Amino acid sequence: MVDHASTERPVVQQLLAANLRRLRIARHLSLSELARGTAISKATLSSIESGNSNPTVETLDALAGALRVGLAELLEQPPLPQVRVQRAAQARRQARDGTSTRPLERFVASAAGEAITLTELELAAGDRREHAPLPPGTRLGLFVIEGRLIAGPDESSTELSPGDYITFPADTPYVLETGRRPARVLLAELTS
Amino acid sequence: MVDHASTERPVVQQLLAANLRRLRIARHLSLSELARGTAISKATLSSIESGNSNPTVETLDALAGALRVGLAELLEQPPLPQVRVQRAAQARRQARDGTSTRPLERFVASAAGEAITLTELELAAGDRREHAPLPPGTRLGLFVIEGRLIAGPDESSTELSPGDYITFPADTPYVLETGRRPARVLLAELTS
DNA sequence: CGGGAGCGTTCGGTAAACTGAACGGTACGT
DNA sequence: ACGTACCGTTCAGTTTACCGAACGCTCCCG
Repeated sequence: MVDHASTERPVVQQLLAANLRRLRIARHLSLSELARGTAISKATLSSIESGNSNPTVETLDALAGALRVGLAELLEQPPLPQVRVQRAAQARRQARDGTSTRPLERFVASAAGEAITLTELELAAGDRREHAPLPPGTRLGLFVIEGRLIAGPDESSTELSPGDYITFPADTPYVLETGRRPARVLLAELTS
Repeated sequence: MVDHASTERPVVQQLLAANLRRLRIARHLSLSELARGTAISKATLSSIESGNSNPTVETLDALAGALRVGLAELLEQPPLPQVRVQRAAQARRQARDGTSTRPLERFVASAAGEAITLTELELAAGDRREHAPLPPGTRLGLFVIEGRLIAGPDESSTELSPGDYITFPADTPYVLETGRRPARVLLAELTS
């Protein structure tokens, strides 16, 4: 037997539960606040988020409205964040005048309030940090200079070695974790 | 007062009702057949289609599964069918060797079972025909040679004069209607 | 002209979605 | 330490979504 407690809830409810929690957290809303904003009781919301309820269209619609998303965002599998890894071994280096340059990412900063921020981070050994989501549209780029490191969106985090570069959307929770040794990384924050 | 019978049903339910009916009809399913295929009672389906019910996610999911669509197709406003009209007055004609050619539509018939069929139709005067949906992906093109004519998807039908050309998706119900005089049209059926 | 088969709608009864209130747990200011 | 304020969960009661069965209807075949 797998579980004796509940009677095996359908997939769509699990999906809804995960989506709801994710969207709510991303908006810094407590379950109680959301309840107030939607005229849905805390009890119902709690039940839905735990995957133990089978809400009606009306409830779903109220939720989608309060979270400012379409109904599809609540009910369908969110597309996996596009993660692209460029390994150090496969890097194209350009040596010139005694210096070696390596192109990583180019962002065209056109009309609107787009911005690029570069920061060098020194991370202590054995450190794991869950980071809160950044504003929608924000991406992060990480270049590992020294040490090892696990980084990426919560479910898609990847182990990185010196020279590796990873970029991922940072408007969902993400993690930065070091191993036995400290790490130095170059961090690029790309605000759209 | 607006209506004394029922207590003003929410928009999303009306939308669902319309979508469900449209999708069911397009698949040539009776309400009873759909009930059999989904393990949902006729009563419930009837209630939903009339906009008087507030179904649960589980019910919606079963429906979407049986109709082979995503949940979004059930719950969200369907995009208006893309209708493009090229008026006779604005037509680009190519005269050559005494004959005038006018490019209307070019379909690349590549790999799969794509096909193009051209038919000349003679329509009697004062004739209105509701046509059943053709297989999914099928489009129709109509070139009016002589007479006037109202044609297009049910909600987007347009009045056409000689020389006008219209093309629209024909996997939803569409109409062909003539006025006081008979009409000659060139019909192109584009099966994807 | 029956009558049988299909349709979509209407009607009580039951299971369950939703509610409001109470609960235990954590964080913070006095 | 204690009270306060908030969090998310749990529980009994009410509302209602869903079901099965009956209904009226149209169509078609004997």
